Amino acid sequence: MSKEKISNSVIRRLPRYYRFLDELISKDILRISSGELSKRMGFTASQIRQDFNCFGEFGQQGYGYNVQVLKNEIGKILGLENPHSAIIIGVGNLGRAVAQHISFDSLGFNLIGLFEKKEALIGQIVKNMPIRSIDTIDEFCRENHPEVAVLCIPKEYAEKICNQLIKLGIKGFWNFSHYDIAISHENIIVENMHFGDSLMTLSYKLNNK
Amino acid sequence: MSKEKISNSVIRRLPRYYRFLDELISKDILRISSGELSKRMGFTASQIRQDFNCFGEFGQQGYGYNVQVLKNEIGKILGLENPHSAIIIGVGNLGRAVAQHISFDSLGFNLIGLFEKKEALIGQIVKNMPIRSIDTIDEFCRENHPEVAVLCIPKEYAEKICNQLIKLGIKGFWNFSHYDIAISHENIIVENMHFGDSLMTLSYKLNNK
DNA sequence: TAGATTGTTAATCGATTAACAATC
DNA sequence: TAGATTGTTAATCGATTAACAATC
Repeated sequence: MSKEKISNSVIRRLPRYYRFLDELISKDILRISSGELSKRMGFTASQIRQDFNCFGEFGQQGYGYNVQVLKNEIGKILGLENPHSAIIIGVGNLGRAVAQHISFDSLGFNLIGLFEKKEALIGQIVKNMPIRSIDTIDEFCRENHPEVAVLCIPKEYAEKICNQLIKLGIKGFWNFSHYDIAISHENIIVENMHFGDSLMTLSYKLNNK
Repeated sequence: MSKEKISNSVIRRLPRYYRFLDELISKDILRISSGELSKRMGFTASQIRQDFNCFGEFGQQGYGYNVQVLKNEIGKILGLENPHSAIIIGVGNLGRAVAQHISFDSLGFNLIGLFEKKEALIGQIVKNMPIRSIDTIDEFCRENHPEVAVLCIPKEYAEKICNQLIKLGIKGFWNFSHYDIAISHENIIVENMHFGDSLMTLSYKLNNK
């Protein structure tokens, strides 16, 4: 968008920079060089400079980078200050933990609804919001136009709900289910959180140090 | 290990193959070609064959791959059948959801303990196990030698606990905290589940379709 | 056998690293 | 000014894709 197509590898590093710069700020560090960042973050200085220069010139020769400025710039690149509205589908253990544990606000999102199938949970208050019946999702979407759905439901329900949500105008998914959305829907944006994949990877690494 | 050093990109794809093959089995599909896998999974056929051939020759010319055999082989590569013992540190919303939601057994792990600081939670039963006081961790580790710790605690506690656990013989971390373990400890294996990073990435993608 | 599909080598593409002139 | 460090180009490295002979 900004200039050329930004590679996926770069994009994946942006949140780490952002997080790290935030830490530096809390330690009252005002400036940092790519060399110092390299030492502390484990990327090469070259790579760090390349990454930043995809988006503009944020540094100053002989000085380095102003931490606050750099953090703000990366925040802007990530789009954190124009938040997207999100709803959670499935408020079991996982959905509830996500709702309560994640600070959507500071990560570029605005959590506006919780939906659940199980009767017993409907009406409960989580994060100052009532858990709504999944049966009311059509109406809710038509009124509130959420952009993103956080999928915290088992795989067997995921496909159907996905299709329904896409018809209702959902543009992106934060996918905790084991259903692979991306393959069936080209234009929809999906970010997967596959716990199982991560755990299997850990298993592999433990066996092959 | 097997032959050469396997690249990280390959390793990351292994769980997806494993998961997908498992689905095929549940659909009673007995054989599949790399071409067909390609269509369904979105990798190229070439890449799929390259990936498998890092570990051996699992296919048969003119036939393709036997789904069950292939799944078993990948399971073996991932090390799923010699499970590693794991403990969860922090049984708040997130730790509890992980304990209840993840089937450690089928992913190469054996969950043997839950630890928590907050008095009120200690003694509660989750997944047929009592939540133990974090103060008893030394004793527990000396007796049971867990290999892996699942870190479900806030960043501010993570560093201290990490160092303690490493001294107690923990070899790997499944890290849900925002503390970056890898940098400070060279020989320890870390698999990160950074929710925030993932969500920021989603934000970026939504803004830059 | 003929057709299909693998295993594997070679070609291409992209990402990372190195180097250095520009400049604060 | 001298030293430091960026921005950027060129070199290297690695991963993906294409091609095809081997073979079931």
